[in-house]
Amino acid sequence: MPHSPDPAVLHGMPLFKALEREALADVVRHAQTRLIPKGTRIFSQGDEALAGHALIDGQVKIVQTGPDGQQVVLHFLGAGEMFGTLAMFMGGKYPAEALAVTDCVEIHWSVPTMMALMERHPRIALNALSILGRRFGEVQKRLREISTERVERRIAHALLRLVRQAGRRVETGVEIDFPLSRQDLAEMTGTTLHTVSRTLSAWEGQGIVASTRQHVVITEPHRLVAIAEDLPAPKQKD
Amino acid sequence: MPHSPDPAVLHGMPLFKALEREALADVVRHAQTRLIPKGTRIFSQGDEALAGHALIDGQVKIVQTGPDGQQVVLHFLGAGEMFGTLAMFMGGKYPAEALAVTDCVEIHWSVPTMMALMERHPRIALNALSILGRRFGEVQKRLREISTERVERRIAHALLRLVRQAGRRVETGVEIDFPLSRQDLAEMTGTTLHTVSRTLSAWEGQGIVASTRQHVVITEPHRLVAIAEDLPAPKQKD
DNA sequence: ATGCTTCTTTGCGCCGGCGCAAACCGGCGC
DNA sequence: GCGCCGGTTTGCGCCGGCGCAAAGAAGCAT
Repeated sequence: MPHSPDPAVLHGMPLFKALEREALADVVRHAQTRLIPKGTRIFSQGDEALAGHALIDGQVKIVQTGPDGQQVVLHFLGAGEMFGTLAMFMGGKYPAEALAVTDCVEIHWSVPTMMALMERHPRIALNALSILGRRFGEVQKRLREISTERVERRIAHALLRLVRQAGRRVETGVEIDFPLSRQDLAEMTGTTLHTVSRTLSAWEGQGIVASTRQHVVITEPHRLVAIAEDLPAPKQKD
Repeated sequence: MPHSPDPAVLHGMPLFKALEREALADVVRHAQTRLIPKGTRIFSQGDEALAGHALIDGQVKIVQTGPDGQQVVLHFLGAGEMFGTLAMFMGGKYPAEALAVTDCVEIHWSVPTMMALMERHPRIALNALSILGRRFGEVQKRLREISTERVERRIAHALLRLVRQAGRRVETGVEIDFPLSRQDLAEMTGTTLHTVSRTLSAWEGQGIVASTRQHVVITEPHRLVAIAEDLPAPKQKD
């Protein structure tokens, strides 16, 4: 059954950064914990937004679906990140759906609770603005990328972004630490799984990446960066 | 020289909605007004973010430039809207540049001032979240559009968006109420001015729009909606 | 008017990337 | 083991839209 989470966990989260002990206790008191098995849809696009969510453990992907069923992967997120929080400011409906790609632990607050918390502790609202602002900038950057860059570079960017978010060092390079299909990559970069597959195959032939089903390891990150940034000489060492 | 603006103007702005008289006075006391001639660059991408801005009158476009000079028009905004506000939450640098497309009147606050205001009046922070949330949703929607839809539909969407923001009824239809070049449209939709030109010409031939240089009138909005939404039958009447 | 600049239109050729379709591969249940 | 299913690869043909280039128009300045 749901119970209050450890305050220490919250304190590490950007949303609750720099809160006094007392405020933090207030936040904890109103939180609800939930275990979410892999594959669960945490919420659906268009649902009435019920709460702000914070991921304690696991990974979640945020997918938006268009009128004709075309999907776009908007975001992958990991432990410590918030999601669905902005929905309560956007007409009260989730603008996308959240899927647990691994087993997850999340805490959430009801909308009125969160609102009240923010009124009581302005710091939280400011933190939220800070987070949202950063995310906003990222989305804008992606918008520029997708409207001005070719597919290959977009895929490179997407992979690098994922590495930054969920990269884990392994002996052969950096691995993206959750199931990631060609289709997912296609939906993040506005292309098709065919093209993604072809591109990865090409890179694999050049020893830049190594991929199996749902799984990608970047063996030569610097060369991927070179592709993403369109550098002339893919240096061997830096 | 700069002076304090009329409180009534502020009260109509989403950021200061539902503020008590006293709080509003506080806000006004710290605001600075500025006149900006058409064509001025209000701030540049990468500049240290100095202030939150609010447009009292005129129109502004927000443009992001990529490493190789490729540009994207992120937003057009009109009287009553805020801009550059999120920059202070994004590492303190403007993520894009703001250009006055008409003569403008703006008010602004320094970053510390605005921060202090938000601490003192949480309502402002909540309003900011609300605005930012809405904008965020729009950008996400645009991201989906641009990655899944073909050029023609993207242009249609862009025009409709502009009509919503700056549409003015005229006898022949709805006019977009500021200078808008083919190049601008191209940069909003991730295509080239050539393609935009061709598309508009085609629509002009069908009597859907009428355009001159820097100026577009939509004569048959419903048919444009039909294109944007990919409806089968472009009904003549609804 | 006369030119100059800026924006726009249009033709033409090419190519990146999509769409379809078929084969392949690895894992899982039976 | 065997077959099935979901993910992946690859070939092939086509086409939307880009790029180049050149020629209009519409303002603006002199």
